[in-house]
Order: sequence, then structure tokens, then C-alpha cells
Amino acid sequence: MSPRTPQQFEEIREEKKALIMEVALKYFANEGYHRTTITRIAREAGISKGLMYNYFESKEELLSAIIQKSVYEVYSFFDVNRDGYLSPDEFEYFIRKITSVLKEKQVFWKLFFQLMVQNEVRDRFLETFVGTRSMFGVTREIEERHFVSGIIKTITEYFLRKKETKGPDYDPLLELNMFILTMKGFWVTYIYSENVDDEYFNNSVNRIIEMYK
Amino acid sequence: MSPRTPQQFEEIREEKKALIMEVALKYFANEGYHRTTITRIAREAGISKGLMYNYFESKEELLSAIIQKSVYEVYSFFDVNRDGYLSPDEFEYFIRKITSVLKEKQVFWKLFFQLMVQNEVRDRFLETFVGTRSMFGVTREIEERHFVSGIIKTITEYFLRKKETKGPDYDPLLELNMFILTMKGFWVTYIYSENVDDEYFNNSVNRIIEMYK
Amino acid sequence: MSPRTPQQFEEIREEKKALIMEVALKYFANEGYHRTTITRIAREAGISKGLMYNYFESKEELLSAIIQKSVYEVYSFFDVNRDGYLSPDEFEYFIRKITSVLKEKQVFWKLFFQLMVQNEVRDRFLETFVGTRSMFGVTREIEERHFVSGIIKTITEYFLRKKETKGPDYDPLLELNMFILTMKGFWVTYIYSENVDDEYFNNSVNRIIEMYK
Amino acid sequence: MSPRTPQQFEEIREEKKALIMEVALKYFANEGYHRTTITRIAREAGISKGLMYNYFESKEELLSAIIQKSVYEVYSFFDVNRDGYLSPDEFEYFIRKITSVLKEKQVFWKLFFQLMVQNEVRDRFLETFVGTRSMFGVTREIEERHFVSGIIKTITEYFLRKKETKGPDYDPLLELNMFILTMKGFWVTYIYSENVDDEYFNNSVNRIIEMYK
DNA sequence: GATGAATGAGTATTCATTCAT
DNA sequence: CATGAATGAATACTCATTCAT
Repeated sequence: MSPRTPQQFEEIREEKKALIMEVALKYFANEGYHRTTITRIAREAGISKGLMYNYFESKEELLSAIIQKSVYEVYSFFDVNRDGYLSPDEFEYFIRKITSVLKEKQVFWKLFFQLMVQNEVRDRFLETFVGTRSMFGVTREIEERHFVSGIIKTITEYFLRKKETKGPDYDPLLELNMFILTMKGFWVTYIYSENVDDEYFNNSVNRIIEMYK
Repeated sequence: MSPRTPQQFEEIREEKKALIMEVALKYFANEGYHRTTITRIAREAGISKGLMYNYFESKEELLSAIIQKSVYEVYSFFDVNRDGYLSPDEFEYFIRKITSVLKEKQVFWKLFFQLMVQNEVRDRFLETFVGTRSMFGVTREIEERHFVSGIIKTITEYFLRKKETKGPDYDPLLELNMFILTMKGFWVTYIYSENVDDEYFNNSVNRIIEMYK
Repeated sequence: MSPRTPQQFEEIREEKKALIMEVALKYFANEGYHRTTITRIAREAGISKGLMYNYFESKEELLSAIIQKSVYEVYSFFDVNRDGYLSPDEFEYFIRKITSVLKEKQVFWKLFFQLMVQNEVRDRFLETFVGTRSMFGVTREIEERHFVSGIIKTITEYFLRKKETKGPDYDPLLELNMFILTMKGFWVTYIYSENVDDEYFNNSVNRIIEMYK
Repeated sequence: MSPRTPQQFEEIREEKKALIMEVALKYFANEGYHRTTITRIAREAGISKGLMYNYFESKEELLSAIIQKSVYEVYSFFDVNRDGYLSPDEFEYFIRKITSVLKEKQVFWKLFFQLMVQNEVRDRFLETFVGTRSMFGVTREIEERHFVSGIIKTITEYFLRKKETKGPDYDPLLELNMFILTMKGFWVTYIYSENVDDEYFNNSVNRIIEMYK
């Protein structure tokens, strides 16, 4: 009969928020942000529409929260190698990480990709979370800010360093470009694979490492 | 001032339809299908909403017509090589074709990609036009129907044949997979590049040919 | 640490109710009744929404309680002169009272005015609390019931009596009307003055007395 | 069978817009802006909600259009006397105008008053349309901009000039203040009178002229 | 008494589609 | 063939009120 403690309320809130975000991510990713209605999310999460708005100020804020959370989780995955120098083994480790996080957060990447694909949303979120708008273009000037830019810089330096051992015919920026191309291809392929074949997945990763390490 | 002949009417009709489709494609691709209103398309095409419905039964039918037309144009681009056998030079030619059609039809590909990214739309169109739902997955069984499946079959055979010259360490299906991966990466990169750097573009194409021919 | 007596409970209850009403009056008056949410009032009063409903059955009942209380306070301000006869000095005293109560209860008058201005609310409350719906109109028949009617009757008689001294050209009902007009103008002017200039305020009051005493 | 001409369409549009604005004004004025739903306006105007939005971008824009139109009509009522000098007869004429426009546009003034009475709306519209926020306060500094300010300036000068004939005991600014007070009282009284008694109305106007000319 | 999570009926707004002219 | 006024179903969002704890 005694009222719930603030901690209990906080717990309820966090659990419900997590539930809503989980359901919303699933539908945003698979059906698209615009096509997913609040009604659907609420029904699927077993709550009322009103409660949704108790936790998130708007549909957009819900999307934002999902992205923020996911980006944070992806960030925390890459806490190593932040010194800016990459040894070949660290490079390999990085590729293995990036491919495993693909599996781990497949649904989020689906959503992320979808957002990238739409002008409007891209402009709103890309700069905030990724720090670059040229992600899909050939990025020549290396941007300093943000996580992704930082990684790209580190990797660029890795490729530039390889020129010393590979000889005069080696075009490091072209190789970098091909590497990024391949990673994107890998990404887009496996994001939309419903039943990833582990053997092929691993073989592909190993081959990428073989080609670009 | 003599009345128009039925042929002339038909011509006018076709021109108007083409104009509408062109405008719609532009907006569908850049703003998104759901975010583009019929009103906007009609205004931009300089006609009334009513007339729109005279030409196309619904918004969806308009989309469908756009895709059909574009897919047809892309098809006709590849009229060669339909005999199912690919020589190395034909393979190179095919890559050059596929990359140039990327530039040629960039707007369509943008739209296409956007549609692929949504379950519902994917299910509705992919099978119809492309003949496979596993496009984004690791396709092992080679599907026979349709254009894309046909091409994949031809290319698969190209890679299988290479085993004979490349030796026992060569895994043709893995190489095929890497090739597809790379092409997808190339595709997704350049679709969303606003100002494609021709030099880099060509260098990348050449490198792909070098790697997989 | 002895348990509170029923009286103490009652006191606490009354204090809380008063606090809620005070906060609510402030927001109702300044932001509008409809635009003020229960959540806001509860938060501002430092209590929970649930408790609000422990004290007041509904938002409307809260409004009702506020008006009742304020009207009662205004009533009690005018406990003199209830014998129905007004001497000139009592008339002056009445004007000074009515203008000072304007300052005293400015926030309430703001709310009151806002309510008057809306048909629905006016109909609901005006009759109950003021005893007339013609408050804003030219009232000829003098209504007997209620406080305001009583005052108007008393004042009407005051003006009628003045005819004897003012001579045949004096139209007492017209003068009464002008007096009421002027009082309303004074009222509406000062309710919405944020920083009332005391000198002007007093000069205006004196001038009104000069004109109508 | 031939399509409507642009003129016909324009006519339809203007008639419907006028109808909607008329109905909306009535309900906004009598029930309050916030309490009046779009559904109600549409039903009362005999059209669908959707059509409302064909003509007005939002509820607020509808309100804005109503005010703009009404203010324009009131402005056009006062095209005389814009030279800034007021003779006594012009002053009388002005009062007769202002009181007759009260009758003419009673419903609008009801709405206007209601808006004034709410902080939020007041801030949004008052400055735009009236050019002063101190309307309800004792305005000492005379503002130059806008219509209302212009009139107040002209009238102020009228009262200042009267000092010369009225003698040293005459306080022109106090009289101005009393005049404004009385006009406001007149205004608020007659806005909310449902059946205005013409004789009383005219007598009141004459008495005001008598007092302040 | 006290809390705030939960509800649901209601509100403004959008937009594909129809249809009288 | 051509127009755009008109519709209505759907959608995001609000908020007074209830209720388990």
C-alpha cells in the first residue's frame, strides 16, 4: 500500500523506455521510419499511445534516442586504438570488430542505412552523430572531428605507411578507397541478409584482411 | 487547326506520361516516395492532379511505371552477352557498362535503393522486377529466372571457369562473393556521391577490373 | 513523533488546498484556463497529480473553488453598506473600496474577466456567483437576488435620489449608466496594467468621485 | 462539360474562404479560440475538415486571416482625420465612428478582446496589428508607429490644445485618461450586450461627447 | 496520504483519391 | 482532355483522469 519508491519508478521508466525503443527500432528498421506509426509501436509494445509520449516527446525524439543509444553502444565497442596509430594486427583486429558489430547490431544498421538514404534525415543526423556528410562520397580531405572521421584518419595513415613497404606502384589512396568500398559492400550485403551463413561471412572477412592488411 | 489524329493524341499522351514520370522520379529519389505528394508532382509537371490520375491509376502505379521503365532501360543496356558465356574482355566490358549505367541512371538507382531498404516495398517489387529476394544476402543457389539471376549465373560460371587457370588455392565462389561485395560497395558509394570525381571513379573501376578480371 | 491529531490533518489539508488554489489561480489567470495543465499546477505546487485529485474532484471543480473563494473574499470586503442606503461619503468610500480591491485581487480579476469573455463558462458561473447574465449589458430592470444585484440596486437608488438636488435636466439612469461604464473602463484598464502608476491611479479615482459623487 | 474557368475557381475559393472565416469568427468570438475545434467550424460551415486546410494552412493562420481582414475593415472606416489635427467636430465625428464600428463589428471585437485577454496571443498579435503593448496601461509616452498609436497621438494633442480654453485647473492628460477609460468601458459594455438598446446606446454616446468634446 | 505510470478520448493536420464542371 | 474543389481516412500528439502500489 505504500507508494513506490523513486528508484522503483525509475526502474519502471527505464524498462518501459527500453522496451519501446526496442520495438520501435525493429519497426523503423524494417518498415521505415515514416511508414511506422506510433499506434503500431504502442500496440506492439503493449502500451497506450499516451504512454509513449510520457517517455518520448515526439516520434522524432524517439528516433533520436534510439540512434543516440545505438551509436553509444557502437562507440564503446571501439574503445581501443584511439591513440591514432594502427599496427597491422590492430588493423586486422579493427576489421574483425567492425564486422562483428555488424552482426551484433544488425537491426540498428538497417535503420541507420535507411536514414542515410534519405536526404532530409541524413542532413539532420549525419553531422551530429558521424561528423561528416561525405561518407558516401570520395573523401579526400580528412576531417578531424568526431569518431568516424578519427577512424578514417587513422586508417588513412595506415595505408600511407604501407607505401614504404609496397613499393612505388602502390597507390595508397586508391587502395584506401577500394578498402572502404569493400567494407561498404560488406556492410550493405550483410545488413540485409536474413540468415547469414557463418562460414561465408568468416571467409569473406578473412579475404578482406588478406587483401588489405 | 485540323483535329489531331489518334496518333498525335497518343504521342501527346506518351510525352505527358514521360514528363510526369521524370518529375516523379526526381522527387521520389531525392525526397522519398512517401514524402513526395501527388500535388507536388502535378504542380512541378505543370498539370492538374486530376490529369495525373488520367495517366496513372494511383501513386503506386506511377512508381511501378517508373521502375518498369527504368529497369527496361537498364536491361536494354545489357543486350550483349545474353548467350551466357563471358570472355575476360566481355567481363571487363560488363563492369564498365555497369559502372557507367550507374552514372547514367544515378537518380533511378537512388530511388531503387531507397525502395530496397523497406521490407514492404521490397517484397512487392523485388520479386517482380529482379526475380530474387536474396539479392542482399549470400546467394548460393543460382536462380534461373529473370535478368539479374541470369547475369549472376553467367558471372558465376565466369568465376568457376577461372579456377582452371588460377590453380587449386583459388576459391571461385569466395572470389565471386568478394566481387559482388565490391560492386555493391561501388554502387552505394557512387549513388550518393553528389560530385563524383571522375579520376577517382575511373581509377576505382580499373582497379576492380584488375582485381577480378 | 506523536501521531498528528485530526485537527492537524485538517490544517495540513487546508494549507495544501490553499497552496494549490493559489498556484492554479496564477496560471489560470496568466496562461488561460485551458492552456494550464494539471501536471503544471501539480509540479508548481510541489505535489503529485494524484494528490491534486484527492483535494479537488476535477479541474473544473478546482476552478470553481478558486472563484468561490475569491468571490467570498471580495464579498467580505464590502460588509458595510448592506443596509441598502448610501450617503455621498459612503458612495465615495465604496468607490475607493472597489478600486483598491482591484489592486488587491488583480490576478483573480484577470481570471474572472477571461471567464466572462467565454459564453460557455460565463453561463456556467455567472449566474451562480453574480446573479445576473446582463452584467455586460445595459441593465434596466434591477435584479434583486445576489450580491452584485444588491449593490446595483443600492447605487441605483443613490443616483435616483440625486435627481432631487441636481434638477430637472439630470437623467439619473443615464448618469448611473455612465458611472458603470467608467468603472468598467477603470477595471479593464487596471487589470491588465502590469506596473500601475500610483499617482495616475489615484488621480483617476479622485476624478471619478468628483464626477459622480 | 467544359472545365471551370480560373475566374470561376477563384470565385468559389473566395466564397468558401469568406464562409469559413465568418463561421470561425462567430465561434472563436463566442466560445473562445482554443475551445473551438476545426471539426466544429467545418461542420458548421458544411464542409469537410480537409477543405479547411485547402484554404487555410492552420487554425492559427485562419485566426490570423480573420484578424487581418477585420482590422483592415476597421482601418478603412477611419480614413478621415489622418492629417493629425482634430477639430472639436472631427473629435465628435471620431467618437460617433468608433461607437458605430462597435455595433458593425461586434463579433470581431468580442474575439479581439478575448485575444487581448490572453498573454500568449496578445504578445503574438497585439504588436503586429495595433503597434503597442501598453494598450491596457496608462500610456504616457506617445508611440509613433501604427494606426492606434497615431490616433492616440492625435487625440492627445486634441486634449492638450483644450487646456488653452479650459483654464489652469484643467489637467489635459488626466482628462485624456478619463476619456480613454470611458471609451474602454463603453467598448467592453457593448461588445457583450446581446440586445443593445438603441436609445441608451445613443444617449451614452451623446453624453460622452458632451463630457469630453 | 502520496506517487506517477498508464489510459483513451479528443485535436490539429495531411494527402491520395474522386468528381462535378 | 483538364481542372482543382472536395472528401475522409489516417496520423502525430495532448491531457484530464484513474489506479496499482
